[in-house]
Amino acid sequence: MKKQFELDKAYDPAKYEGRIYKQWEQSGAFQPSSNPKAPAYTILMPPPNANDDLHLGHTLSTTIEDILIRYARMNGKAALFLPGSDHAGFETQVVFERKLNAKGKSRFDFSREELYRQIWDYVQANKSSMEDQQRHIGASADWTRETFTLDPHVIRRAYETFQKLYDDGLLYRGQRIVNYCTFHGTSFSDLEVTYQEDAGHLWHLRYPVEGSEEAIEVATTRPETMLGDTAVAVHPDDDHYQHLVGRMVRLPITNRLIPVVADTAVDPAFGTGAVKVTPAHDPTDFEIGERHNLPHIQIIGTDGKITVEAPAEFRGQTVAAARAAVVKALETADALIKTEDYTHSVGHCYKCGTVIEPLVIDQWLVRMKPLAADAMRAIEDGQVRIVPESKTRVLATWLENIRDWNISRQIVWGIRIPAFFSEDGDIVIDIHEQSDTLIRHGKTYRRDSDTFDTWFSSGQWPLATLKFPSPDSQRFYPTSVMETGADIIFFWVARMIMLGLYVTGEVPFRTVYLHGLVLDPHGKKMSKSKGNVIAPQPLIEKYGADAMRLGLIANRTAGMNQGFEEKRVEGYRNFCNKLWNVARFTLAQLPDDYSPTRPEPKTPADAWMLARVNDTVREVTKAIDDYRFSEAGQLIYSLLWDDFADWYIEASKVEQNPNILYHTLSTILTILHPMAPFVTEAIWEAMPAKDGQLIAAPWPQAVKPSSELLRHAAEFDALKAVVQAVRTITAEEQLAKPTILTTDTTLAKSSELITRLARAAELKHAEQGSGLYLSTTTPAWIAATPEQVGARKHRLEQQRAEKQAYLESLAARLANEAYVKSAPAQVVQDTRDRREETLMLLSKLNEQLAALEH
RNA sequence: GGGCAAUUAGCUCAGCUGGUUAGAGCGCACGGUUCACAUCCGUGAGGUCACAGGUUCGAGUCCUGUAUUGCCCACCA
Repeated sequence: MKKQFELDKAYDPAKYEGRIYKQWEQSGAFQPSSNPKAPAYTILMPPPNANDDLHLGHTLSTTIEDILIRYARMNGKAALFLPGSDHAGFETQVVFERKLNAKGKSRFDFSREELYRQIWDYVQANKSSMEDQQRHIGASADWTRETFTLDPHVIRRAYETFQKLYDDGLLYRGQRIVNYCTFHGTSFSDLEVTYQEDAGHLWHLRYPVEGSEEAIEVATTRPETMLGDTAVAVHPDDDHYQHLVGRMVRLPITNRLIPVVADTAVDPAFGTGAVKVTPAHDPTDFEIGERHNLPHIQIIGTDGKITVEAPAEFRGQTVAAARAAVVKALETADALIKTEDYTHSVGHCYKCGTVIEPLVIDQWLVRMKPLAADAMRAIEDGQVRIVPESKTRVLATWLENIRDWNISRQIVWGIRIPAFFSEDGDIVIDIHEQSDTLIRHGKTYRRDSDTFDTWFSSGQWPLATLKFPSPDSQRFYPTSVMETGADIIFFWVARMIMLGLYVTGEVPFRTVYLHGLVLDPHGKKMSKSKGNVIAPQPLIEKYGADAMRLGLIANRTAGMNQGFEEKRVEGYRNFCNKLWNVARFTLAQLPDDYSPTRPEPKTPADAWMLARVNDTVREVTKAIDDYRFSEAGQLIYSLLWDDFADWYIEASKVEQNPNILYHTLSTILTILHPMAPFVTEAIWEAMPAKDGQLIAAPWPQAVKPSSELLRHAAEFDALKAVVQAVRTITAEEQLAKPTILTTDTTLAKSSELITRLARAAELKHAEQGSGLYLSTTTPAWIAATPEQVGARKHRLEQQRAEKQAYLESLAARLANEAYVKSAPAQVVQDTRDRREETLMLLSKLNEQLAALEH
């Protein structure tokens, strides 16, 4: 009885993917092997923000991670792919507030607890849909270890590191100027501010020098800040102002007296060479203020309005209104010299675009220099390898110029900072206290209302997910590969390295693989505001997860941004279907009670197929080891389609060898599995004599092929070329004059197979051949007209003559060396390994030449 | 202002340490009702590898310079 194959005519992904994923998960295949001898291989999923659907970037990221994990698993590693999701502090609060606004509410309508609870519920709902999407892609992640960035152990990790930084003196409470968004009501790190060129004005102001007829002219783009000026600064070497340093000027409008100070931060060549100094509202001025002990007068509040520190007439006004009012007042006071148009770069909130207000607030800051120094050493020592390598330098440069890190955020959604303040300014860190107040030594302390910058906790992701210190961290830390977007190298990768080293003394991962952005089809960055975001889910439904995975990694290299092409996904859908049909054919050929045995090549085609499979296994293995996924995919594509389907299966229609068919299909399924897990597993199930799941099958090993096999295989290469050549001959006159020019005897031996192949292709005149020429210098046969053959021969002879002339000239210099005399002849005779031979000879000649010259 | 990357076929891109005639997918042209597959089969056209020098027996690949594009960082009173 013929075995029944229930494979449909075309592969329908929807019919298999859900069931197969469930089957993998339930079988425990996603959990790392408990075999203590299996070396650990770990990838932590960069936790996607739990506030939105996944986009193509996530799909790419998860695909690459999953390829590496499946590959490692098949290579016998204890492979752990640990998934998670990110509460994404500020980002999520912004998304949520937008939803509130849509309902006509705002965050101020709720208490802190209520707001937190609502965001929590929203995130939980989103989180589970996001996990489903990761499953649809085929992520072979260990969901039993899934981590959310607000899990208790993640919070504990952040707290313990906070405490350690505090104890080590690396954390300080700083009156520091920070980037403040008055719309979102929080401060930002430098990385979260985007600068853009804005058209503005430059106002020239006159500050009269006290007790003199002189006045100093200063220029500013922000005249309203003059209300908070506490000095005028000039360069110490600037001759124009030497005599004024140390004197006082009278600030217009407020009539306060402020000093003239000398500071190198001033560029004497810019404008008048004198600047007004507002320490409370400008980063540079703040630093000048520190150096000269200038007071801070905060005239702009966190609400973006003028404070009580300013004269009464301006209080409560917005910055924009105050600017106009101050300019008017200056004019009245005859302190405005002139106004000119001026375009300059202004910091904006990366989220809402509001102009960033530099404000002095109490924040927690981390001293980064010592942490960065250790990280730099680790990178220099090669403890962390970055793919692509070029990003290593980018990272090192950033670390060199690192600035202290403001980790306080004035938002609700996040991890509360475990610091407590008393009325009189005492600080207590207590990472165990749950409540908002604390009593110590009879004093009452109130908890810091701020939360951590989300990167402070996610910067400890490797420690948090593996619950350092724990058996898991013992086994899986340092992790193997950190795969993430090139755009968050500073935000995340750098901080993980620094914090990982700081807490454990070891780098958190051995390799960083950075992928580029997935751009839209026109090469533009995808963004919600532009409305050019492509959702992965509909594409997965249309083409299948495997096609999606293959289509995304194809044509892509590490660190490079690249456009998304749906056509490519479609192409890989076709590829999956091709595989499916190759499997249908193969399985239909196998005898009823087939059980595979060692594949023995009987024909040149068999030998060739075995050699091709073996070569491809070796090349694919190397490509994945080198993180060249696109190339690995292309190699398998070509093996399946160009070699197996187009040649071997065609030849099989004449004469077949079930073992070779089976072996080839089985190997292709195995090496393709990391990239296209579903279709390969689905076919694997239909294969006779396969017990376990493909996900747990071992990775094939390439062997060194015997010379016997290679010679045998080369015959088929020649045959292929003949058939191909014959196919091209369609013109009647070419068929009328049949000749085969050949210098290769293998062809004659194999004429029988040529005839059979040709017949399979219904090329009845093939046995006569026609206008063919076999080059002895290359394995390629070419069909050509006599003119083309002639031209070709001429070219080859020229090339040979050139090479020979060179070698003869070399040899002539070594005329008395016997070996060298015979060398040129050898070179031209050997046509197969010309390159190796030539190189070898050249190096020998060079050695001898060097020896003679001494 | 500083740094990084890119420039290869009509389009999107590969091309690892320099080495036979520079590749793929898509698109295009021509021809196919081959019983695994029209999500298919066969054939073909199309490239002075941005430009100019240099190193080498040999350069898409290494070096120098130029041009164009993109990204990142810093500063701007």
